[in-house]
Amino acid sequence: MVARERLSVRKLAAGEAVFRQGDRAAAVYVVQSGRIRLLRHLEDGSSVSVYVARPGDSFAEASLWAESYHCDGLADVPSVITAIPKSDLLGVLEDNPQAAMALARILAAQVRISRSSLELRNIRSARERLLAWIRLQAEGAPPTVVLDRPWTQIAAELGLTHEVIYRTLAALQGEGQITRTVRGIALAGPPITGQR
Amino acid sequence: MVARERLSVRKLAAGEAVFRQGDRAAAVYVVQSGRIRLLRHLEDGSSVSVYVARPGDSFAEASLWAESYHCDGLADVPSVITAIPKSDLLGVLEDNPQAAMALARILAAQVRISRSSLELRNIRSARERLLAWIRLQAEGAPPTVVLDRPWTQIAAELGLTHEVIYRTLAALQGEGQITRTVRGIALAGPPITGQR
DNA sequence: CGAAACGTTGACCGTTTTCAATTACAGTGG
DNA sequence: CCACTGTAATTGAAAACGGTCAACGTTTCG
Repeated sequence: MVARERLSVRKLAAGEAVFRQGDRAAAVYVVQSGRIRLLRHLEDGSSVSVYVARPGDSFAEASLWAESYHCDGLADVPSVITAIPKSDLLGVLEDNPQAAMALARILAAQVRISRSSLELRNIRSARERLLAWIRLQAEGAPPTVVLDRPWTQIAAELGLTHEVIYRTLAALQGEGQITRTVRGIALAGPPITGQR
Repeated sequence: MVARERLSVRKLAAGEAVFRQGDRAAAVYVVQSGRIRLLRHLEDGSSVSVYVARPGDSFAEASLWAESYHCDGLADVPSVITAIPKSDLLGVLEDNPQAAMALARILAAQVRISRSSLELRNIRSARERLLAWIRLQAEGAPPTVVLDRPWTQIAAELGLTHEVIYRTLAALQGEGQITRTVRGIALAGPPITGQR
């Protein structure tokens, strides 16, 4: 592992930059709190948001292999991040095949997660999308989801407005598809019929 | 490296499958020529295009740690690919940190691609979404996109119907935001003014 | 040469977004 | 312990936008 004392913590005000497109790539970051937006600038002056890192997300991993950052990293809101110096991380990876493999594995998992979010987004109907999300999150019998953050946030992740979420939730409950509890929901839908 | 004789080459006709969702994961692939599209199927019969591998790109790396493929691999056009047996590759990665690093690098790139698709999907408006996509793809001055596949396919990747794409394209052109050429588009509009 | 797939455009319909208003809370400082 | 403030949860009504269906010209490719 990278020694604890090599990590540094940075606090950013809303609108402050972690780094700018073109800066020498020096570290990989992890968001502790707040929100960091990666922005790519075009020759004509316009810009596109390329990724939004939320608490727990890492960002600028690609800088490990790049000379300089290829986008801006801006704090949308007041944020706290941890910086892992690039050279330290590279050092560990180079003489520890286990570590490199572990990293590859983590990245592969991220690819899968990210792709499955994409899959969810491809479901047009709000109703089906929400249902699919619940099914993905649900665990146990009966399948239950424990909510650890406000619906309002989940709505955004699903690419829907919170209003639709509430409405849909109400509808699903009305149909008896789900049951809502204090901080969770349980699937009550028709079990998958017999064998074959 | 994996011994040359362990690699096998496969030629695929347009539309042919490299593997199907659920098949036992046996190899990682590299595209020599053509184009391979990874497609994930949903229960309702619809599907999402999850990644497009072009010459030089590898695909199905995640299968290294998975029992079976979680999506279809289809040749869009006649293609030639090399298959690297999973076990051989794992062997190399375990005692060659360089190789493991290289893999991590590739995966990091894929994470970036996937995240950026997700970011695109977060844009509600068809108009803004398409514009953002164009900006992402565009290169040079003036920023230009060269199309290598039908709009109909791009539409699906953007999560829009082709009709909307055509309409929006027409609208954007009418406003002078873009200029359409034979197999490409150029950004011509005034840049979006402010930051944030 | 003919069948598919692609490109394009119009009209209409339905779902989601938007805007708005209200209630329920959780945290905060007096 | 209680107003005070901001976020979350809800629900309604109307507008907007994208989906769907349809029809037709064009290009591609076997």
